Amino acid sequence: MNKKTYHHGDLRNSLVDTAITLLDRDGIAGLSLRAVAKAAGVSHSAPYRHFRDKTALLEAVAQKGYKNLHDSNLHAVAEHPDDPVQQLYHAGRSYLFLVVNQPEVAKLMFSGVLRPEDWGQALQQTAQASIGALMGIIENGKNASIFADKPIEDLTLTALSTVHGLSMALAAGHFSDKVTSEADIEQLGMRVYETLLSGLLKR
Amino acid sequence: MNKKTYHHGDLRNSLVDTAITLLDRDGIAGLSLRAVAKAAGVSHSAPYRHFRDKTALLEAVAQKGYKNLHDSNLHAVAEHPDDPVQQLYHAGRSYLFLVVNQPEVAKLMFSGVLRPEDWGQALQQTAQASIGALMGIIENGKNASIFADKPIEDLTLTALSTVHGLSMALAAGHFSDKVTSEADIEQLGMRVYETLLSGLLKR
DNA sequence: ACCTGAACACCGTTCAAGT
DNA sequence: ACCTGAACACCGTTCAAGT
Repeated sequence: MNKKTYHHGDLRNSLVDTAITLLDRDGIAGLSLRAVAKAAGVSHSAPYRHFRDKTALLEAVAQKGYKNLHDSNLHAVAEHPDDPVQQLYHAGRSYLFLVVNQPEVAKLMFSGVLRPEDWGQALQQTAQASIGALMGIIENGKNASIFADKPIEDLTLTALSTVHGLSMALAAGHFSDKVTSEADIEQLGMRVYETLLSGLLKR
Repeated sequence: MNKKTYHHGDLRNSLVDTAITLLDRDGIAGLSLRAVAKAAGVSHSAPYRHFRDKTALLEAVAQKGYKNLHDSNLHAVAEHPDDPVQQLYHAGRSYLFLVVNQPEVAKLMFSGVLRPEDWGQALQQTAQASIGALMGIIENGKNASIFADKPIEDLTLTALSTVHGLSMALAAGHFSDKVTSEADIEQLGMRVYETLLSGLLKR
């Protein structure tokens, strides 16, 4: 909480939080480990007591993001019991806003700057859990005969790709001309979700 | 072609090509301008005669990627006249394989490491053109009464998000457990495309 | 156990100087 | 007009030394 904590006790967490702040201000390209250390009030070599290298710190940031995402997914399910369509919408909505609110963290999580095959076990598990939650939602929908009669994998992959693609495109700033406010994003999300549900082809 | 060309004449293009090679070998994080210069056979300050800074070189790489993408889109349309469903499939397929074959270039194009609001005019135009081609395909489909009776923007955005999301997730290595061969990717693309066309909900 | 400061090899960028 | 090489301020990482 206060400066005393930084110098003994919780430097690890402090470094992660500082990294997130600097990341969302300067972007992934502008983030240096030395700057994080300085902002956290320690020497440039102090972080090496807590993280193997710069990548390990970035992985810790990504993991925090995945944990938030997973919590949101669980929340979406709990808030709308027995309504897979609403569950999926709110899970997607959380995803969208997480990505839009912390685009640099999102890039770290999804853009492969950190290569998934090199991820530590903790990160891999947390990431897998959030995908698992989405799959659970769709499974519910299939069991309730709401979703199409296709392999769960196909439905999940398509839903995931759409949400992911829309979010990343927004986070990367590709629609910054069309979208500015949070209300815009909400609207965009709803329209895309509806199109995803009913399909591109005439019904 | 040969070393003589490097030292006078076409250093600019040579640097772009060298950058692409090193990029796909070392990743965006491992690429240094000095290494590109060295690999191209010039001093580390020579690139500055042709590019304002490192970002400008990376933009040139991204632009080449967008041009390839746009060419693929045009090709997809030309090869399947009067068949928007096939046009869209092949456009998506090209997108998918471009991203999978040159994942690092793709990240440069789409992941927002270069922020679109800072892009030079040439890059912005080339990028816009490839989206325009996709929109044209869907417009064709609407006119032919094949696609759903929704705003073109909704259909385009949904299709684009799905293709983009699937491609980026693959490029980032998020499905490297499920997918290995090119045939796998082709299959995956077909299944997702079919789900996108018909929607998640029962018909 | 945790942190510091010097050191090393690297980087992006600039600029006087060479051809 | 195009390229070089020294120079500067920065970076990630290591390691002996301090508390």
